[in-house]
Amino acid sequence: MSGLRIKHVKPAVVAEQLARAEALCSRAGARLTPVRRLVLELVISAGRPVGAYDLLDRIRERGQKGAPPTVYRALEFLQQHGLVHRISMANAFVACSHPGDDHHPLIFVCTRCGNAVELEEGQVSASVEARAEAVGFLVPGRPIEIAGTCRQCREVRA
Amino acid sequence: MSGLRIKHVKPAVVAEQLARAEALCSRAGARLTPVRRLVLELVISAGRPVGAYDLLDRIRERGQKGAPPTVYRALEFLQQHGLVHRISMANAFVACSHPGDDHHPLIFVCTRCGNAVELEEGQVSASVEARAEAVGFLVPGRPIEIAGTCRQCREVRA
DNA sequence: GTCCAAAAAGTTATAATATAACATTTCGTT
DNA sequence: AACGAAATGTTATATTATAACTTTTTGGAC
Repeated sequence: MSGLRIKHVKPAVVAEQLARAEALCSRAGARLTPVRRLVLELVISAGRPVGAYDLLDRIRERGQKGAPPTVYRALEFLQQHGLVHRISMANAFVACSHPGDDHHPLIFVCTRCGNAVELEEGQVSASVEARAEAVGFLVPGRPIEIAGTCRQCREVRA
Repeated sequence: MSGLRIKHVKPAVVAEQLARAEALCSRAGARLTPVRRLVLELVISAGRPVGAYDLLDRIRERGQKGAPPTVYRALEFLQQHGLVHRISMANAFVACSHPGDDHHPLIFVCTRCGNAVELEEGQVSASVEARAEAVGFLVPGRPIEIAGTCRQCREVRA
């Protein structure tokens, strides 16, 4: 899970997303503390799903202390506040692209390069919920992960 | 991940599913060797998602030798032949309920009890594929995992 | 301001999941 | 029987995640 190509996310974009996160947390009465903010910044900057231990490395590169619980706790907080999604298929975490919206995200994950694209979604969730009901399940608005291959990876192989 | 309530799957049902698996493998020219068959039997018997190390324990309970690779290799084979699904959300494996059908399964996973229900599906997959195409993704017919709560767990809490 | 309780973060250790790498055995074919 | 390929055995280790406990920080009561 090392050696990720970092998609260079522009500092201005990162700053904007962080500001948005600050606002959301503030409104929710949640504390976006320095560690949490740092982890969020790193996830946003990555521009793609990153593993917890990659984040830990980056924290240390910045001269900050850190241990696994540091990262996992921050990630848990960020997930609870809808700022980060966990992609269980990849044991990785990615910044939510529509934080604050009460949404039903669909996350396409490329099984070759690991990149992910998040889509705000209604149609799929609606039919999923209908099917769920039929078997007695109640589904919260959690992100749905879809494995696939992105165009770029398909073209490279072709 | 220990202390699972084993859903008592009837021996006759297990035998039937194993026979079906034999037939499928035979037709595909794949070898359902003793280890693979044993692992499949254990997964089927569990009647619910089980972890690799749980399977390993059960193998040993039967007096067979085994190490993690034994189980993971068998599971990989079984997945490739559509006999078992991996539920990444739970780091667990479950027997496919419609093996052989070229299908697009939807797997509802209860986040409280860990049970799962698999649904043969067309509607959802179709809309997922449409959305995928829009962002350049090509999705194979892989199972889609949906987190939720089953009726029983909801009633217990209520 | 100071004291307190609660929340967060630090710290150490370890659990749980998964794979790498290489040796050995088994299987089907010749 | 002899060979090569596939499968399995074996040992070690990588990777991901959490438990348990201590210390620090924070926000509010007084």
